[in-house]
Amino acid sequence: MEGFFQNYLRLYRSLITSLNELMSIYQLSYSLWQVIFYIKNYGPSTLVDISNYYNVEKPTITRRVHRLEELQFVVQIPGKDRREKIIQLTELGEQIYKECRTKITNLETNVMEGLSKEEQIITYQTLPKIQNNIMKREDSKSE
Amino acid sequence: MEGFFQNYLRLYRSLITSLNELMSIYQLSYSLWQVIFYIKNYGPSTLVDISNYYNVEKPTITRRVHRLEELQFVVQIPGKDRREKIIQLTELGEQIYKECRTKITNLETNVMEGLSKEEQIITYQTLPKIQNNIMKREDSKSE
DNA sequence: GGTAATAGTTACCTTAGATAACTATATATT
DNA sequence: AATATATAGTTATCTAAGGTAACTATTACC
Repeated sequence: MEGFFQNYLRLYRSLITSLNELMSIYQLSYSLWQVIFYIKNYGPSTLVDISNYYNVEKPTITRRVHRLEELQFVVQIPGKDRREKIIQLTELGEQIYKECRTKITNLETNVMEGLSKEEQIITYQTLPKIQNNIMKREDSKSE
Repeated sequence: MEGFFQNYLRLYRSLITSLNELMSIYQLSYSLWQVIFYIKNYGPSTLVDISNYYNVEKPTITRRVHRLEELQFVVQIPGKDRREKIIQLTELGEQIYKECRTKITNLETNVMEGLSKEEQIITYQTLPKIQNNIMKREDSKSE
């Protein structure tokens, strides 16, 4: 699959630009959206959960969460393990999620135009598999 | 295809990290590699060509090219249009391309493990189609 | 009960990219 | 031909996003 990474990376800027534009009215960027998305889909979580999921360092997520707190889209409540803080969506956060979700799903649909259902599904399923393979490689390296 | 962008974006950090690590011995990063890759595959080109291809602003490419000149992987020669500078690979650049190409192709193969040939090909072909759709949207907006 | 590990934070640094304003050349308009 | 407009590329300055290292507080492990 020579050239796959190129095809993947070439898309990046275009996509980020479109997404950021779409969400700018909510003062969100794709990076903040990732946090909201994670919490919505995996339930209230810790910073470390999110950091692992996206393969991003902890301080990066700290910053994203603080920004989301300022915007009042999330709150942090102490976990039973007193080191942990559980991040969860506020009412406002839920609402913003729904609004953004609709817009993003629209964009996703537009962007898939001209692709067969099969192509869409396979691509959708393939990306996480690739992700897993990369994660496995990284794990095996640090052992 | 709700959630497609998430699947796409989640991969990003893992992939960039792996690629940068792989190329660090050549003092390259994925962003410099993109320029080398473009020139190798589309022939000697201008800054604007590259900038359009990756949907990135001109000054960003100016910097990448200057860095590659320092590393002596590319040279710029005046075009017949005297505004243009044609960027092309040096001997050293060609050599580095080959070495990196091998390593990256290896990584690409590893990362595709467990995926059928069909899944690989479809995903490979789908990404540029999505890219086209996004570009079309952006064009139609600015009209 | 003392040592390891884990969750989260802070301060500081790097990378990558954007915008605006500019120069120099080329193209189009009249 | 003279002027206006467009294009290629650069420079300076700013912002977004993320990383590293060092730290605190708490928990888990022997």
